Amino acid sequence: MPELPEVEMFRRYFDETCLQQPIRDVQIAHPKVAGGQEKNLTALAGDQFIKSSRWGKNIFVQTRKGKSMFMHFGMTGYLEYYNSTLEAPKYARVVFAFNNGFSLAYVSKRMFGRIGTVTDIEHYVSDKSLAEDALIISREQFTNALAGKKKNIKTALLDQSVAAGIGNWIADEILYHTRIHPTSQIGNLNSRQMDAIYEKMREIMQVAIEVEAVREDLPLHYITRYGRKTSIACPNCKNTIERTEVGGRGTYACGNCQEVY
DNA sequence: TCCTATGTTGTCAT
DNA sequence: AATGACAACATAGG
Repeated sequence: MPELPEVEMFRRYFDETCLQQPIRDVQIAHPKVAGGQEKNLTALAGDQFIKSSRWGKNIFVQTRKGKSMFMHFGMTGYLEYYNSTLEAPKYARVVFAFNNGFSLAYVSKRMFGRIGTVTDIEHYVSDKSLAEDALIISREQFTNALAGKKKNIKTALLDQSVAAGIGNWIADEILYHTRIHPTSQIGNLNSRQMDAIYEKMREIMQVAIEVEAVREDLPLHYITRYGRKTSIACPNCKNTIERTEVGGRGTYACGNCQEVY
């Protein structure tokens, strides 16, 4: 599910609920999401989360004892803070119980997400070949990473080593607003178009965060706003938004407004 | 029943 | 070294 804006919401939610709370207990309901790190997670009992950060779709949390936890959410992950006397939410895979009587569930329905600890964030980031976060990366870093690639622009935008945090919906949204068809080859785009992609990427991320990543609250001219279950009209020309497959991902674009380069 | 899904990773072939 | 096609992961909803 989550792309950068939604993960940023998870991070803020985590900060509001879990920081500074002594951890009483850590339960692993399903070891799969811990990727062999069950002991590292249960060892967080007695510690406290003190500071969080985000890099692309990943959240990192420092603890008082100097540990670092990471969380990635896959397609169906989120966090839920709840009263410990209540039942854990469905698909809760790891549960942190705090001394204050509340618990945080790391929920992952399809178990594509991963949670664990890292010795240092830099190592994790280089291990995953993550580029700078999409809201931090400079125009030069971004366009340099794109330039020279021989793929279509949509596939490249989804590549986390180009900019960390762009997901399937935002890639489509960026290309929709720059009027570039997702199948366009990078080599056919000029520098003005590359700059436009960079600016739109930042703008869309910021707007999505402003509306707290609530899809229906996006501006009327955003195609992501309308979801993907029914046929939608292009907010610009009213033609039907086409659905195709690009790089193995469902892709939405306006064949009239977006040109193939 | 069949298809799809806001993600990532590994394999195999080019 | 890059790129692409595709499967795998696990579950629900249309």
